[in-house]
Amino acid sequence: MSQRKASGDAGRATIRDVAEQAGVSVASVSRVLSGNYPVSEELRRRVMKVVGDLDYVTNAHARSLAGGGTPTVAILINDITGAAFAHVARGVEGAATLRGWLSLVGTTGDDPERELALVNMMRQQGVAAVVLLGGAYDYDEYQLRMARFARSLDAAGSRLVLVGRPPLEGDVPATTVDYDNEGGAYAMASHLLSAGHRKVLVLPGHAELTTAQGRLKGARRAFEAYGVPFEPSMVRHGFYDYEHGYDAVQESLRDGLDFTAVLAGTDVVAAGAMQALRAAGLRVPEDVSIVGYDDIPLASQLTPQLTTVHVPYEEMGRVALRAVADRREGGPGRRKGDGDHLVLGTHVVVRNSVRPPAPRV
Amino acid sequence: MSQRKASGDAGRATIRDVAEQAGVSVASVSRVLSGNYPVSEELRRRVMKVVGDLDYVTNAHARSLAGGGTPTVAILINDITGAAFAHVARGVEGAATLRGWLSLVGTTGDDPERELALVNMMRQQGVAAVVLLGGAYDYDEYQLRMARFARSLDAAGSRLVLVGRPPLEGDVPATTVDYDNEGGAYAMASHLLSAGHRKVLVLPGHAELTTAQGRLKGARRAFEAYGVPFEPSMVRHGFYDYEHGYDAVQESLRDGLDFTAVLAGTDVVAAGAMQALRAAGLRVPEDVSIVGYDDIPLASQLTPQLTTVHVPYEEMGRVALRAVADRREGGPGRRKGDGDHLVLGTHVVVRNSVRPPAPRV
DNA sequence: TTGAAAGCGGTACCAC
DNA sequence: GTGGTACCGCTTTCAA
Repeated sequence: MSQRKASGDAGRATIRDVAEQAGVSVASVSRVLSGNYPVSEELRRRVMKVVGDLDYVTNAHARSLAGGGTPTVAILINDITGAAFAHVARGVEGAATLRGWLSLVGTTGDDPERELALVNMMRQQGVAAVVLLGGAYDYDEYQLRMARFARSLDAAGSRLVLVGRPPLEGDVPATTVDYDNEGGAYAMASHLLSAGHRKVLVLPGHAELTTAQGRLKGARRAFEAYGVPFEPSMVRHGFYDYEHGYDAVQESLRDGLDFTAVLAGTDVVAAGAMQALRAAGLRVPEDVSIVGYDDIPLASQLTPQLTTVHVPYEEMGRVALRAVADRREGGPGRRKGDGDHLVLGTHVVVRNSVRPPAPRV
Repeated sequence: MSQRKASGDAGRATIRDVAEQAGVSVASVSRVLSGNYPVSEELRRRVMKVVGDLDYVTNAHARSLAGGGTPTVAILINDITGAAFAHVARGVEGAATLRGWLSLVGTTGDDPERELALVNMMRQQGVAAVVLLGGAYDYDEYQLRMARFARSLDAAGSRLVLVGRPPLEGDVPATTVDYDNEGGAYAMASHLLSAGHRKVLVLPGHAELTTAQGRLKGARRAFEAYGVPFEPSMVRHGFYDYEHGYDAVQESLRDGLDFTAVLAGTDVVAAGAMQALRAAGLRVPEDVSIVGYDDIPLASQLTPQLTTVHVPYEEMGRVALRAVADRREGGPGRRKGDGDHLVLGTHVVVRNSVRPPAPRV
């Protein structure tokens, strides 16, 4: 019996096993496998034969320790079941795969502790980039926290990428991929206003959430542009979920609020709102118009199909990955700050959930 | 100038940097950090201080090479944007995180090539388990392919886990976490039949897909139990997506098919069917009843809310992870084959999309 | 309790 | 073109 594991033994075969069985040196095996070095056809054949027989794959850990290694991108997300973020993740993952990169996914569940733990875990993995997805709560410490992440990652040769939230202030080593959130809201609200709506219930989302802030701001600007007073009493904050949409409409109705349209912060909120309207015997869009935001598949699957703001989520994911990949390739001509803040456009998708308000009787 | 990087230099700090700056040996640093070995309070303090100053994290690759290392589970999925699978992924990820495991996610896009590449990539990473999510296409080579994956992974000390598909035949080293697919379909169809429906349009999904096969089989059994003839002409196959639901209903209507209910293969298909019915001026459930399968959030967000079969997706994910974790802990008392095939229950969730058929005029 | 040193599985530089 | 070998950063005996 040999001291080292014989073929068929437990544990993975190593490059040494392959070398031995092929009667060549480990260096040669390495060369054949990396393919970035000239080797004789004969040697290649011999090695590949054994690789096949042993079903050998190189140890990624050893490889990255020694220098090489597959770049990996980590995607950190609050909740993996969110449709919008799922699309960003798909964009990142797709682009990563295309380049032979690997992707890790971690969910934070809105817990700062877990977020920190995950960032550190990713740092341990030596990932090329950490992508943080989704709007952020704009607390005071937020900027500091992110700046710390950014520097920490940067020091380890990694890159922090913020997707779907505003860029960090000051000279922080991070990349931001954003979309025209406020502009989309402005356009969406304008659409409603130009259809003649004047009394609209606004459900922008949580007041502390950056995305909600932007959407609210855009809406307000549109109202100003149309010379329509913006009633604070017509604004209801809450989570970006179905329940919030439902509850907000139900309560507004109960409170006797007078509105002919609902401007929802997300498509899911719009879905909830729609359900509540129906439950109250109101028709959409005959009695009340509704618009959403995000343009996730749900929007076109509702009845009536939802008029909403299209956000290029998947594209954002791809762009984010391309940004870090490019910077990593680090071609000449890159200057500090180049492509550190990318913002994609949004646009209104008109479907069937808006009608001019019914004439007042 | 020292030869090694001074603090603040590029690249991550290493355990040696920490040791040096703390004036202790690397072994001591390692001990302090792993915490699984007695060290003096003084030493711990010194080390932790420097760790903080340098913002040091251990190199996960080096660690796993040397023996330790965080167990990692890889989740391979067709399309990350599918709601059902997202829930499984969440279950796996959550349970993994709970145990300090890491999770990798890869998407195959239904491409066997990519699937193979990913499995190998995960093997390189030395993952503890590879979880394959979702129904599979039941081609001839499928069993062989999976068996090969299973053995390959097994030889590398990893485990193949199949979630949401039938177990592999023969003595293959894999774990399967399944749900009572056929039973759910049986119950769902029975619900329709007992409400008086006799002419039902069945949209089970792709004929080659294992989940579709099970659902169709369950439905057929229910029809037999009720002594109702099962008309092949009332079955339309297709993808598990909204479009298929829409098109199938639209075509059936156009073909003059006579039905009072739709038994959809998934909630998403049901949503499409519902939309098509409406577009044709039919009311749900007054004119036509509809039921789905999966019980994803969409089901309760549709109007009317969808009666459907609840599948414990998230639970399946948790169970899958627990299964591999347990086997890894490998307590005594485990016997070969123990817990290699787990099947969870399903049940009908009654909501508002079913009514007895309208009396024939 | 702490330190020295032998690996873990590859890569890549240096000879031949 | 191919082989020998010094690392990569960490864990874990083995001694002291």
